[in-house]
Amino acid sequence: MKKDKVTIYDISKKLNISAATVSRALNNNPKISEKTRALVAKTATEMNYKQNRLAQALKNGRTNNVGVIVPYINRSFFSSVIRGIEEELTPQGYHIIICQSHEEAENEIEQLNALLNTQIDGIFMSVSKTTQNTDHIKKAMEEQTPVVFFDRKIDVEGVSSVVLDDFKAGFMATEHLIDQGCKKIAHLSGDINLEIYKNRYEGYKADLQKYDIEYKDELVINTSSKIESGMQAIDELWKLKDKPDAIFSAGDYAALGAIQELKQRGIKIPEEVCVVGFSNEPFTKYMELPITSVDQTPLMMGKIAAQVFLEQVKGDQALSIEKKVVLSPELFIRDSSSRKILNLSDGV
Amino acid sequence: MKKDKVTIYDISKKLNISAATVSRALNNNPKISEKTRALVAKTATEMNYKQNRLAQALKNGRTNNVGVIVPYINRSFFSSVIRGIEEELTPQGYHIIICQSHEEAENEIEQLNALLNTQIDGIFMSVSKTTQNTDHIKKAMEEQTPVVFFDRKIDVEGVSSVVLDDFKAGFMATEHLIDQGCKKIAHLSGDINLEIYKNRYEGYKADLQKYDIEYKDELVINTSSKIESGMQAIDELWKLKDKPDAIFSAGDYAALGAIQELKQRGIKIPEEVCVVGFSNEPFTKYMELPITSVDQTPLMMGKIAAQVFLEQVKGDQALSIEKKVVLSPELFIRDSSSRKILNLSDGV
DNA sequence: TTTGGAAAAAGAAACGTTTCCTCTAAGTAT
DNA sequence: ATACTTAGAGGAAACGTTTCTTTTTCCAAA
Repeated sequence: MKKDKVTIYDISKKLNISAATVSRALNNNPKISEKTRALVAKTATEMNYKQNRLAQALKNGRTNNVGVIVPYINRSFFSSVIRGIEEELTPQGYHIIICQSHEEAENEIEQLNALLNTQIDGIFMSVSKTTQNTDHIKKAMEEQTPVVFFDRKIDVEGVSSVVLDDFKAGFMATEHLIDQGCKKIAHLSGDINLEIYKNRYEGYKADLQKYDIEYKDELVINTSSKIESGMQAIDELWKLKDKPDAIFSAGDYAALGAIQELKQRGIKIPEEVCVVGFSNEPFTKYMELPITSVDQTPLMMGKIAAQVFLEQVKGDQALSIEKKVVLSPELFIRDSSSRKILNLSDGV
Repeated sequence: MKKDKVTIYDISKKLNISAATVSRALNNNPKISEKTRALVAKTATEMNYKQNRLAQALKNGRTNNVGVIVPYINRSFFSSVIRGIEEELTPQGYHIIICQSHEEAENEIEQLNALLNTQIDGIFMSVSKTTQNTDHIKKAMEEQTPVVFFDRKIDVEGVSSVVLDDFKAGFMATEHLIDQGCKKIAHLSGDINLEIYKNRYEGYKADLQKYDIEYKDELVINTSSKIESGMQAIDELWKLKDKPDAIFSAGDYAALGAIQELKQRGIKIPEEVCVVGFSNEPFTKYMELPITSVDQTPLMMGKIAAQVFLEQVKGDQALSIEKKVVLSPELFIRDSSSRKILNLSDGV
C-alpha cells in the first residue's frame, strides 16, 4: 500500500557490499573503514534512505517512544509539564505519547497497559485521584519499563518521582497571609488522601503553629477543583460566628469560586479577606483582581522528570536507582492578597 | 534486557500446533476451527500473551499510531480538539503522538518528518502561522500517509480538512453587536494571511454591509493573540475622532487586553462599548465581567477529524476522497456584550 | 615464500508477526 | 471403491534491521 521505502539492502546492492556493512557504516561502527562509511553515508542521502524505526525497534527492543499519563491534558499545569518533558526528550530522538486518565483509576490502568503493550521505553505519570492500587505500576516495573511519577505520586519501590515540596508551599502561602496581618486563615483543601493535598494542609498547620495561631478544624473545608466548590466553601465558612480573614485554597478554581462568592457578599478583597490559590493557572493573572497563587514550576518539573528518565535508561548498568526529586514552589503575589505595597515580583 | 515476553511460538509449542495457526486463531481467521480458536484464546490468556505490536507493525505496515501537530498544546482550543480525536481513536486501538510547532514552520516540518519516519498511520494538523510552503505536506501524501487539517488549513490537493465556518462566525458576532445597538464596530483581526482570520474579517464586513453600515479601514486593527496587543489596539482606536462603540476581536486574549484597557480608561462595558472575543477560552467565562465569545466546538472538531481519518484508512479502495467539513460556530453571549435582558443560553 | 594476525567485510540468524502456498485428512459425489 | 472437493493446519518466507560469527583481504614479520 505504502510507497516502497528504500532499505539498507537497496543501498548494499547498489554499492555491491553487504547489508551488514551498510548497517554498521550508518551506525558509525568503528569496524568499518572511513572510505566505506563515507560512501555509504553519501549514497544513503542520495537515495533518500530513511531508517525504519520499527524494524530497528523490533531488533533491539527500544522504540524511542515514551508515554505520559495525566488526569487531563487541558490543565495548564499538566500541559506545561508535558512541554517540559518534550523539550528534554525530543532532542534525544524520543517521541511522546500522551494519554489521559480523566481522574479514573480504571482508565489509568487501561492506558498504562496499552502503553506497555505498544513497547514504550518509559512512562511518566501523575496518578489519578482515584488510584489506590499499585499493581499496574508494579507490572510496568516487572517488565523493566522505567516509570517516573511527577507531582502526584504513589509509593512503589523502585519508582522515581519529581514532586513539589507541597508542605513548604502550604507553609509559604500561610506565612504570606500572616504577613499581611491575617489571623483567621481558612484552608480549602483537596482530598487529603492525595499526598499533595495532605502536605499542603500540613504546611498550613505547621505555619499556624509557628506563629502560635490556634488551628481550628472548622476553618478547613474539603473542596474539589471546581468553582462551585469554592463558592460552597464560603457559604459554609460564613455561617461561623468567627469568620475568617483569609483563604488559602489548595486549588485555583476553588479560590476563584471563593472570590466570586465573597464579592457577591460585598466583602472587600484583599482589605477584608485575603485569598491565595494554588497552581498559578493562567487565569489567575488575567483576572480583574489578579489572584495570588503558588506556582509549581511545571516546566522545570517536566524537564527534571525527563532527566531522571534519561539517567535510568542511559545507565547501562541495571543500577537504575530510585530517585526522589523535590522542587521548591514559588509564590506569585498578586492583588488578591496584597494589603501592603505593590509587590514587584509579580509573575509575567 | 527486558523480561522475556511470551510469543506465539511459546503458545504453539505448548499446544503442539504451528505458530501460523496460533496467529490465525488470535486474529479470528475463519480458516480456523472453533475448537482450536477457543483453545488458543484460552491458552493465550493463561500464559499472559501480549501481542508484539512492533512485529505486527513491521509486517503489515501499520503502527496504529497517529500524529497530531498543533501550534501549542496548552491552548484550550487545541487540547480540546486533541481530546476529541482521542475519544474517537482510542477505542479503535490507536495511540496519539502529540507534537508542537510553536508557530514555527521549521518545527512543523521537523515534527512532521519525524512522525513520517516513525511510521505513523496518519497525521492531524493545524498549520502554524508561519507556514507558507506545502512541500512537507505533499511529502506525507506521497508516502500515502493521510493528512487531515483542522481549524487552520492550507490548500493541498487530496488533503481533507475540518474547519470552522469563520465567515459565519464573523457574521454572527457582528450581527450580535448590531443587535445590541452598536453602530461603530471595530475589529481586532489576526494575521489576514491565515484563512481563518481572513474569513472572520470577511464575515464582519459582510454583516456591516447587510445593515448598510459603512466599512471603515481605520476600525480594523491587526493584533496578535497577546493581551498587550489588545491594549495597544484600544490605544490606537481611541485616538480616532469617531470612537467605536463595539469591539469584535478575532481572539480572546486580545479581547481581554482590550477590556482591561477600556476599564483603565473608565469606559463602561457593555454600556458604552460591547466586546466579543473568539475561541471561548475558559477564562472568558470566569472573569468578573464574563466575555462573550465565539465557540469553535473544538471537541466536535476533533471527533470529526478523527472520523474523516478513519474513513480514509478503512476504505480499502484507494478512493480516499478529499473531504472538506465545515462546522458551525456557536456564540456564547455573556456580560461583556449584553445590553439587553440577561441571556439564558450562557455556556457552562 | 610462508605464516600470523589485524582489519574489513560478508553470512546468517534473530526479533515476532502475518500470509502465501502447500499438504493432509476427511467428507461428498460418482 | 475411486476421484474430487474442502476445511483445517503446517512450512516457510517476508517485513527491515542488528549483531554474532565466520571469512576474506592484505600487510608485515619470520
